[in-house]
Amino acid sequence: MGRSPCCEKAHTNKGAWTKEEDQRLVAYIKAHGEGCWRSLPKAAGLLRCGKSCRLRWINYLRPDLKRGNFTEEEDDLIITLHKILGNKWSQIAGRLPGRTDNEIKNYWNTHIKRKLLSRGIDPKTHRPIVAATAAAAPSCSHRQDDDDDDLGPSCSPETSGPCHHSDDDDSAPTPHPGGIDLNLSISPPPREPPSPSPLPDDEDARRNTKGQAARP
DNA sequence: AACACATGCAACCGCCTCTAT
DNA sequence: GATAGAGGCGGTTGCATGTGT
Repeated sequence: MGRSPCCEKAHTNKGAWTKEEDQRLVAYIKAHGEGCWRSLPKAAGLLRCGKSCRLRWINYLRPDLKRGNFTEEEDDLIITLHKILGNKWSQIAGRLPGRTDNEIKNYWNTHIKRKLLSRGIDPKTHRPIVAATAAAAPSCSHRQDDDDDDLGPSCSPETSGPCHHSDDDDSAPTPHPGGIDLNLSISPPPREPPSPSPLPDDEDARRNTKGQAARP
């Protein structure tokens, strides 16, 4: 069905959020809670798209966010969950309290992928690269983003038959030996109701540098 | 010091799903 | 059952910063 744009693009700001916008958003949600995102910007006096407000809130302003480096345990958990769920970042995020899907997605793409590759593991199939490439030769892997850094030939969508992405993704979850609770029946993770609080401490630092202040 | 390239993160885009009418 | 609106998600892009030459 044809969809109208989610907002009047001509009258909305785009790009990095300013401190004032953040404050307005936080103040509004603090007072009214998360309600209708579409009408929120207007009600809060923001020249932003509702989606943009939602994203900003979920990814940065929510008080229960845990910011900072991922721990080894979190790394392992992400890898394990990705093996089972595939790129279901929101579901993965649901099992990592304080982490957002966007954060995990970025972390996966920038760190974990590389980490797995350096271990000789295909980040998509979670199989050893040698075996994966050998096995994949005729049939598999629509790995569009094997990106660049990937080794081994991968098939192109037009040349391959059915994709056998293995265990993960769409087939039944395989039990994981890690001792982690991987009962993945999809139920929304327990997320405490937001108890709105002032902006995160490092918010100032992050702002205006487009978030780079978190760098080491 | 200046430049080019690499990296990492915030934010946007477009599609899908769910729900109300 | 069909349609429209809103929320949600995953993929992708833009750009500031770091690093190497």
